[in-house]
Amino acid sequence: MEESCILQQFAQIADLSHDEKILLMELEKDPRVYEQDTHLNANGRSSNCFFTLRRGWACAERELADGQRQVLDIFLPGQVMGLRELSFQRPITEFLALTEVEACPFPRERLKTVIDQSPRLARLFFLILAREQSMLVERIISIGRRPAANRLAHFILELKIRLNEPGNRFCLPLSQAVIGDALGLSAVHVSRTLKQLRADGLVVMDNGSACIEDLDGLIEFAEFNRAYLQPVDDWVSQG
Amino acid sequence: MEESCILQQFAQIADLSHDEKILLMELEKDPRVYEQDTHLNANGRSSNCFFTLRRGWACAERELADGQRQVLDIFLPGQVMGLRELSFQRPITEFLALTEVEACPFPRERLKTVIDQSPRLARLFFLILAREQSMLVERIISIGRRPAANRLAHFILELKIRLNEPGNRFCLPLSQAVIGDALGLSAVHVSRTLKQLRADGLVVMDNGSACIEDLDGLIEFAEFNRAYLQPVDDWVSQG
DNA sequence: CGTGGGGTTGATTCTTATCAATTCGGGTGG
DNA sequence: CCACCCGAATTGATAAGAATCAACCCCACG
Repeated sequence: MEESCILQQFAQIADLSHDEKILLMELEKDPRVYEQDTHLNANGRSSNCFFTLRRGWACAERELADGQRQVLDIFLPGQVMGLRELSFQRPITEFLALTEVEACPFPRERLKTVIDQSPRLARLFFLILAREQSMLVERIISIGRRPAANRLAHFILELKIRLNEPGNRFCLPLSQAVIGDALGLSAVHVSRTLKQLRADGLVVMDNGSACIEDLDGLIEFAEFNRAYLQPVDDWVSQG
Repeated sequence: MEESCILQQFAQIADLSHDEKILLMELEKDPRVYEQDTHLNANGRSSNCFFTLRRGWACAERELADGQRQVLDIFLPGQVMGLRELSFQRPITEFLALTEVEACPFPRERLKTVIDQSPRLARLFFLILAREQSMLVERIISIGRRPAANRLAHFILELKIRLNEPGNRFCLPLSQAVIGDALGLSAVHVSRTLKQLRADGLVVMDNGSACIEDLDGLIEFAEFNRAYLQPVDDWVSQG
């Protein structure tokens, strides 16, 4: 049962009962593989679906009429994609596979079932949505008020913390174009800004991975406060 | 019972049973008045609280170390403020009264009760959180990828739709400084950009109210799609 | 009558975008 | 094995958009 990816993720937040695990595993029983650079919700059929992400990186994005693009979320394995879309008939954003991806689409009725059958899981999903909101808020602050270098530093730190792996070096399979579209910058300016961060001895990024040279310096430079990523409280405690 | 402000708001989305109304009214039984330009969560005591907003306008904001500010949400009467903060011990953003405000603080345990006692209200709150997320997403797109004039047009349209009042003219008690801090612009540039929108015959703004001169033109100019504000679906239908 | 906050306008500077050319590295086919 | 190609990254030159600084107006308010 423990090979389930979202179960692992959820278990980090709350201890789950057997019944709760069963409910959650229902969300992850239709795994499919999507190759890099394809849209998960391209065909109309799955427009009414959420996805659980088992392997690989994905993002939510929106294309504007003039061809520009804004990347809204970066999804890591164990996350549920599309929760915010539950209220719309047709999706407002598209999901793009940033690497090869394994994901499980599930209909939104299933989430209804989960919420109705377990108040505690309802609260857990509420928490997840709130955490996603907090990430969006930090992005607004970054894009709205921070210069490119600080913005980039903040973005890299967020991913570093979310990945939750030891060590300075971590895998970061994002092209500079994707990073730019996430941060409201041009790809060219991302390149220049990374050069600057490198020169300042803060981070080095090269072909698909990042190495943080000075964590404390980077945190201070980015004005990064990890509190928004770590919901630790009694909201989903047992009982 | 119907004098309750959030009840009116929620009833627009779903038909509520008697018991559900009782549960919701629990959230609104401690009205307080906050004068303009004061923070609702200034004192540590209410840092663990949500608020229901009964009268006036408020916003959520974040101050940066260098004195800059980012405004994150604009709250209108009938909204619940602070939902996304439920997972943090101390608030990540502050609530500011933009006009004189009447609001009801309530402890987050009360929301837990609501969710645990009514799966349907749980889904309703989930919907509200998802809608808030959608607004944040549109802001990210605006700030990240749209030039100032289009950004401003989008912002004004969003408020126009959210206010849900007939007519072209509506009350908009926001200083240009607040608008700028919401859109990642300087107050000076907001002034210039409003002048441009006026010259183009799209919107006129003067002391506290806005008048939309060309709604269709504005919608096209802003690339505005109101779908994200109107969750119409079976998610919270009866039963 | 002063006073102060919000708004307007002009001049200048700074940040970032855009355009264009070049390099680098990985994959493909001959 | 090498020539080729392509996408991504880098670098330089220029332009556009918005910030900043400063002066001024307007009006509500004491």
